[in-house]
Amino acid sequence: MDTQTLAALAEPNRLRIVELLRAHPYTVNEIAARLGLRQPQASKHLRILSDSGIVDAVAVAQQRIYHLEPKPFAELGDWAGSFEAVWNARLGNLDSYLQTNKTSKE
Amino acid sequence: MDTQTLAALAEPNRLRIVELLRAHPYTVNEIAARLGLRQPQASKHLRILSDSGIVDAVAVAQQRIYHLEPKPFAELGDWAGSFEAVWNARLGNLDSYLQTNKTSKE
DNA sequence: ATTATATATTCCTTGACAAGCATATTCGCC
DNA sequence: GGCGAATATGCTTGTCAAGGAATATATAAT
Repeated sequence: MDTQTLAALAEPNRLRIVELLRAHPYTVNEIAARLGLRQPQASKHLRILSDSGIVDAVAVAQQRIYHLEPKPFAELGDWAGSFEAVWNARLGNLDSYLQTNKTSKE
Repeated sequence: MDTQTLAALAEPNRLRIVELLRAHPYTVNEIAARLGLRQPQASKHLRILSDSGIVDAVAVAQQRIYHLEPKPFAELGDWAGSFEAVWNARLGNLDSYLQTNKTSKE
């Protein structure tokens, strides 16, 4: 997992943008209006989301219609899902860990 | 999705801690040593991971053995997975969006 | 009790980042 | 070509978070 994607999503207003775009694509002004942001901040947040591949834009006239990109979400889902294996592999693993390190100090 | 979890994971060293703990639980000093961190920063990062529920500790003597907690990863996975529905629902949705807003200005 | 070990907390400094505001850029339209 | 609408960028400022070093707390051992 890369921290860039996580950092992009970790900012509250950006996360709100993502949740908004889940409905369907929106222009910058619409996003700004709906979320109560000023246009420049909306653009800046979209820039960051765009840089991390979470979002992309289609230009129509002088408007830019932003939409979500599947890949980052798939990667995030895969990564989070990969931890399922951890819980399975570790039933009473703490005990074995304690056992192992009780004598040896490696 | 809450930004606290995302922010906790967005920090590089904390993400490294998470990846390390995937193998099995570790004490603070072990984490610090393996990742080349100083003990205080390790403790601080673990505090933040702990506050967001990503990690928890079992006290054994004066050691604290940290391990991953399933819930945040499950939530993250569910959230990321919930976007699958978006791609399905939106085949050529951009077109319909353009169509809709071509005349109406709401 | 004293000392040693493991971990947590505090204070300080510094760097990153978001908001606010002004301005630049891009493109359609007349 | 100039004008207006939509979007992007630059600059400044305030805030917050991370690293460093010292220190506090807890627990064990002697």
